[in-house]
Amino acid sequence: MPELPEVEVIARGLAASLTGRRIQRVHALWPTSIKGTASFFASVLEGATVTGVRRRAKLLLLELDTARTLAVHLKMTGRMVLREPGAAREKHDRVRFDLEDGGQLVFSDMRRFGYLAAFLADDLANWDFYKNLGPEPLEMSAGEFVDRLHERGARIKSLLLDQRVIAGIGNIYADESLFRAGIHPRTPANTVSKQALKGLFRHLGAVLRKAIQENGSSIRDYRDAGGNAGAFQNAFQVYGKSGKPCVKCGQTLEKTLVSGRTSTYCPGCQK
DNA sequence: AAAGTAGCCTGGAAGC
DNA sequence: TGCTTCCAGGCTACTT
Repeated sequence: MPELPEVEVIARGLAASLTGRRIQRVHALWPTSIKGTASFFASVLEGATVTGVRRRAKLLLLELDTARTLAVHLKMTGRMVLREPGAAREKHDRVRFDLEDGGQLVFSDMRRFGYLAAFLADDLANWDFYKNLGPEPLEMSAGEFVDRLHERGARIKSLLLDQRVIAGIGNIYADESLFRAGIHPRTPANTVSKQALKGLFRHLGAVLRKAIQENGSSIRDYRDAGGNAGAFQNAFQVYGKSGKPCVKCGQTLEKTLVSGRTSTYCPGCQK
């Protein structure tokens, strides 16, 4: 379940290993993993050279020469992996890129929630999903964060998960930052003091930065571009720990549903 | 404006 | 053992 830190780690890895390499041929092994037609996709990408790789929200963006972009959403189980020349096709491979130097870049996705989309020139900026993304939590100010939340009547966790409000946060980092800030996930945002919102912003940034430093979190499927697991899952304080004692007060952690997502929290520390 | 739900998917775990 | 059910969860679409 790659969220901001995991996608960031993957982007950095791919930037190092893929920049300067040229895509020779595209194989749409599972065409529905591609947005739009497979022929358009191939026509945009074949012959393109990777000039850089970056992240926006949970999107992986491979920047190509002559203003082309490959956007990848990994969703739950997607991976972008580099393989040696001649490597055999694996069960969940969905799209394969044969590189001019013989290597392979493969999009693998067991559950097929993820997708790839190719864009020409300004089309990326005009894509509704992209256009509507909120600011990056690691690039915005505390004041901006407070402004975007403090008048909203929705539950604080729903807003953290809403990519139009803030980009890149998923269930793990929402729960972990709310716990660290001592805020119950169901709290309406407009009932949280500005001071407490600032605290949440600080904890959110700290958790995200730490997770990037630890190579992300590996629950089930996440692997970085080199196939390595992350380590931040060892630092979880609430995510997946319902029934266990709170690290701060010892009370038993509970779970509840907030906007359809399982949310783990401490009834003692998060009022 | 906010919340609820179904749908998209597979496989591992838990329950019977 | 073998079956069924549940759960994970980002995002869209639709209804209340």
